[in-house]
Amino acid sequence: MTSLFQFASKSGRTRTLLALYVLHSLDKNEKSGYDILREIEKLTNGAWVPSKGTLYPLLRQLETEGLIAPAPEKGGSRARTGFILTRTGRDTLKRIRAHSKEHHRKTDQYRHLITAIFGNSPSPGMSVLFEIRTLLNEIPEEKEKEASKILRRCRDELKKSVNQT
Amino acid sequence: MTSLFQFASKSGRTRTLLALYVLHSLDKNEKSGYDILREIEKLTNGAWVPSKGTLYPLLRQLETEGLIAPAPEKGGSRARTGFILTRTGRDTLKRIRAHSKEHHRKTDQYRHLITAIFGNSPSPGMSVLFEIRTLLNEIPEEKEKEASKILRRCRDELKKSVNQT
DNA sequence: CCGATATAGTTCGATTTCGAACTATCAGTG
DNA sequence: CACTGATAGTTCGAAATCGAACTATATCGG
Repeated sequence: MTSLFQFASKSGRTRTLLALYVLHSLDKNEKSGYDILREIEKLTNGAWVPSKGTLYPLLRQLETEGLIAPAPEKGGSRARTGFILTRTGRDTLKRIRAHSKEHHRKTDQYRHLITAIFGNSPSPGMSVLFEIRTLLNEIPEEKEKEASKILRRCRDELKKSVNQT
Repeated sequence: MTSLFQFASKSGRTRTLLALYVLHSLDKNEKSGYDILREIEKLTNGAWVPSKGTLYPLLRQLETEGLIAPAPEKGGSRARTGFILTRTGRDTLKRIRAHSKEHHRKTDQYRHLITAIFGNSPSPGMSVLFEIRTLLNEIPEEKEKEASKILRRCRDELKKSVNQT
């Protein structure tokens, strides 16, 4: 009755996560279906690779809806069709993005569910992270900036630690 | 090709989030379909209320698979069927839970995607925190100790910052 | 130019999910 | 006892997704 996996834009049909990502991705530059698959794979570290049997028909449908269009071919005949976002597509994307707060909330609730089922991550760092989260929730507003700074430094240190072999 | 919304248990069919939640929930106590709907609604603050047209057929299927069973009726004829988890159901749940780390990782990647599309969470600190969380889930095991140390230091700095008026 | 591998897209059956409309039962109130 | 609203479950058509098998084209090394 209230879907976790659909994304609404008040007074417009709901879109799936994949459709939404396609619009978002084509908003940046011209891309083929294959490009989009690889992009999602990379972005999610392989956690999600949508099925081609979902993506390609979706692209055709978005095209007939006028949200995306085949990019003007440059160079010889290719086995590849690049797409770009149309003005209508851009508008649709904007309307959905207007609800970002709501969708972030949904994502948090999704995580909530997963945590309820699987419990907190077993790794030792996670429990500390949980403490930090609690601290952050109770922080007075005037301290938020400083806290952000501390956290960013921590993030950078972690990154460095991961990258050094 | 790699689904975001299916949950695997090595050498067993994959289950959907809803199926998984049903097993998890019935593991705690006897419950009707309706109870489960209300429970999820409450847990997610209304962000997800699965469709009855999904839940009830699912319950029937889990029953024929022998993972859940109707609870022994106590009292007169009711318009309600309570279910309990069978031993087989408990085993299945355990096998899926064994992969908790992997599923936590998936959840992080999902958030990643949402963040890519919608931009960062409103609170500045929180978004950094989630970056850190993701980093932590991707960290190789031999680095975990070092990461823990970095995080503990970060926590202490935050505490100090909060306490000084 | 041949073969291998990466890129690019199609087709299809099976499964999930949604949402809406519909039926039925139960508890409380006048 | 009839009315009402909450509880509980059924049915069904439309859409989304998966995964696997299949075709075709580029590109590159030998």
